[in-house]
Amino acid sequence: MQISTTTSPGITRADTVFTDLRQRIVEGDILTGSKLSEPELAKYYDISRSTLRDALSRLEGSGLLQRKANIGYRVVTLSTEQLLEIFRVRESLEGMACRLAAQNMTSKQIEDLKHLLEVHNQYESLQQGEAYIQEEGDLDFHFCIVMGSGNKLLIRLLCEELYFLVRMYRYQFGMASPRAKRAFSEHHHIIQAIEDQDGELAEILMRRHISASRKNVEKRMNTL
Amino acid sequence: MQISTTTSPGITRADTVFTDLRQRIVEGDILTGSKLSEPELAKYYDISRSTLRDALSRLEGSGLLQRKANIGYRVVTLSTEQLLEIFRVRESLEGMACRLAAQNMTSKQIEDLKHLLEVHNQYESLQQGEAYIQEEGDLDFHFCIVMGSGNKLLIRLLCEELYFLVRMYRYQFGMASPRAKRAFSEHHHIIQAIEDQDGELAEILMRRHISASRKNVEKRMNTL
DNA sequence: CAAAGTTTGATTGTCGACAATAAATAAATT
DNA sequence: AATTTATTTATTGTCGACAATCAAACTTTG
Repeated sequence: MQISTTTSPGITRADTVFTDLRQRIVEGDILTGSKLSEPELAKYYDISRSTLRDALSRLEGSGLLQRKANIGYRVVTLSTEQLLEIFRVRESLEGMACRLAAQNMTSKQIEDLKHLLEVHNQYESLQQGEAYIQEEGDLDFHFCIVMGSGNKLLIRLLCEELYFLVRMYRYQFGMASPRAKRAFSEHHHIIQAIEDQDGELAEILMRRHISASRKNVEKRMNTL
Repeated sequence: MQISTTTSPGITRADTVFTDLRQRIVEGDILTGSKLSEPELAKYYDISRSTLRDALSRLEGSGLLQRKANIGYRVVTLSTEQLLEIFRVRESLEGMACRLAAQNMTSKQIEDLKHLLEVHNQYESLQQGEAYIQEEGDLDFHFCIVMGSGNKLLIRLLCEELYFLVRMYRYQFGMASPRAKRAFSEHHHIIQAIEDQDGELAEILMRRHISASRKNVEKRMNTL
């Protein structure tokens, strides 16, 4: 694969490969648990191993790859237990983010969030089966709220690390959940609490929302 | 500076430099906000730029360095607002960790934790002025509890990222706090709750403990 | 035949050099 | 003289090659 040769300002080859690899890993194009061959990948992107390793090390920092000295990089393996760990951490962090969002979000940000929800609702109404878009839209919603919290650390931990892992799990385990309608309703209530600047309620609703998702996952685990 | 030339198994040169640089950054030997010159550092450690960059990219993943394309790495700058952000995130994550610890810690782990607290208490009794050790010991305490939670994600986020940032702040801003005696007492109560397997109380106490530390920081900020 | 040891092959770790970009200095123009 | 433009210098990005380590195939030995 040829990386775009047009010299974009401030965007390095390693940046491009990093983003592309991240997408391929998240979407399951590169399988979980599989080992990455540096010579092979470098040849694929037509770059040197140096710049490839630059991209790989950043993917490790994002939690998508694991590295062992003298052995190499592997895509992180997804255990159900680790997925539940992520949900529990999200419950804690996003509850906090939602409380902060209720205090800090501007009216314009809230309007954008409402608009996002409306678009997702239309999608869901139109094409009933496409839970795919709904699930991706769910993360968009959470993404906006975390951004609205204004807490840079939360933004880094959630938007730049955990959310990619969550998306990875969804692609891996399939994402057709029966929670679409209910999730939409929950999102609506959360926005209302944010608009009312009721941080306490916003936190509770968000925690409950994520907790319900976790239980939904647990239920489906047991049936397997 | 010469890196140890004895070929340790599974430990690469980049590993050694990574650990050493991390310590130098945390302890303020390399100033916050300062730019890192790759040629200079490579010469200092007597290694090539490639292995140095390997170490630097990992430090970026730890949140200690920031990188801009074509410009280079800088040590992260510490604003008081960001420090407070860390405390708020810790309050959330460590509260959760403490609740899990109350459910999961083995009796041996609890004994070790008690022993740790006893040692710290003796240090404090003996040398009154050495708040230095007390503060480092405080993080040891928190470290043990997070490890005892058994949640690998929490361990990664707290023990491998945030705690190094916290230590960095303490070195930077000085760490002589008047909370030594009170903190010891709070630690004692937290252990008791863990031993009683009272997760709910353990979480509340831990959150209160960290919240008090944060307020202590805020108070000292205002006096500056 | 099984298990230990050896050899071969491939992969990662490390290196130094060149190319592309940014920073600093010098020159030129208004 | 101040600002803009050119030129020079230094730093980062990228490359290919060699050394060290690991994995696998083969041989040897009990």
